[in-house]
Amino acid sequence: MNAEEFLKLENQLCFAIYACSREITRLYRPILDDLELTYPQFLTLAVLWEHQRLTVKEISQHLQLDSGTLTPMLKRMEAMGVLERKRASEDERKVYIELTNKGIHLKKKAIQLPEKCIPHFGLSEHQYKELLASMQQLIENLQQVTRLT
Amino acid sequence: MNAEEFLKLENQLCFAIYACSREITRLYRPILDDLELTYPQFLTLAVLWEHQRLTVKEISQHLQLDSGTLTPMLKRMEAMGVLERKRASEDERKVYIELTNKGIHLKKKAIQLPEKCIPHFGLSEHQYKELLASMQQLIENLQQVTRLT
DNA sequence: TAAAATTAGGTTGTGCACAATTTAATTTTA
DNA sequence: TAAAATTAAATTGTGCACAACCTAATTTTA
Repeated sequence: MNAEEFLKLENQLCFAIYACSREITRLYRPILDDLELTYPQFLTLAVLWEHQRLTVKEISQHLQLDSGTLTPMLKRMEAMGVLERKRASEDERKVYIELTNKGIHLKKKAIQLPEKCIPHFGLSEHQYKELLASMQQLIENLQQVTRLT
Repeated sequence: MNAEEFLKLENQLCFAIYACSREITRLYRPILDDLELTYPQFLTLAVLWEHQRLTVKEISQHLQLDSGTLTPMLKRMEAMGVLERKRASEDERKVYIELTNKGIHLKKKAIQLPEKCIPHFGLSEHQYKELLASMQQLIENLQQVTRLT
């Protein structure tokens, strides 16, 4: 396949990934609406369900989002009462993010998200894991290029 | 894998796809900057390089973007001089989008995008096609759920 | 240890992405 | 054929996503 062919939409892996990402979000939306969360907010909670307390920087590393995206989103989530932002006393530059009880308990409801949605992917568990591994490998390959300091 | 496991970020195919999409855009950005295009603008041109003249609705179907996204973007692209918006005379509701010479000629430069970037994916042509097919199949499966009128 | 460099988070501005609504044109149907 | 329904595009408003820049705290190093 030559470069000209790669310009066609149907041959662009990048477009398929971009379109797929939005399509999954569309599938998730009714349940996210029920949780009163956006998808990036859900991801933020997912990180915090695993790690309890993280700095903004650490969340930024997990989600690959910068402070320009995170700061306003975390403020909105604080206003919603799902988490708290606490300036670290040992290093005044850092801000710790901690879940409130409301944020912790959202996990129970959030379990519906994978439960109800993943079956619609139409993939066997094996196919799911294969595809997940391929995507993670691709991310790693890309980061080697984009993250060269 | 149970629903609880699926909530972990590392097991979420959706997160991998979302992160990968942004990572590829990051890889493309230096070349897109050179073309003075954003990624969605590049996609719009890619559709028009294949189809010459399309209505907003048709572009919307190719890219799965609604008029709320397309209308302002197409206006910006018109202001940049890469395309023209023409109200159809046979049906005044429709707006045709046509490339200008500038828009047509951008294709030559744009060939660098796949040429320079796809090698960084670190995939063989076979792997590229496999992954592309998997993503397209997944999109189709998802659309059967999200597009039920 | 004072100046320089680095780091963490915040701010500002632009451009999607999408829901909800509006407007005007066209098609359907009673 | 007039009213109702549908369609195409535009508009409004919210929330990311990210570049560029700023501020203050901490670390490095001369």
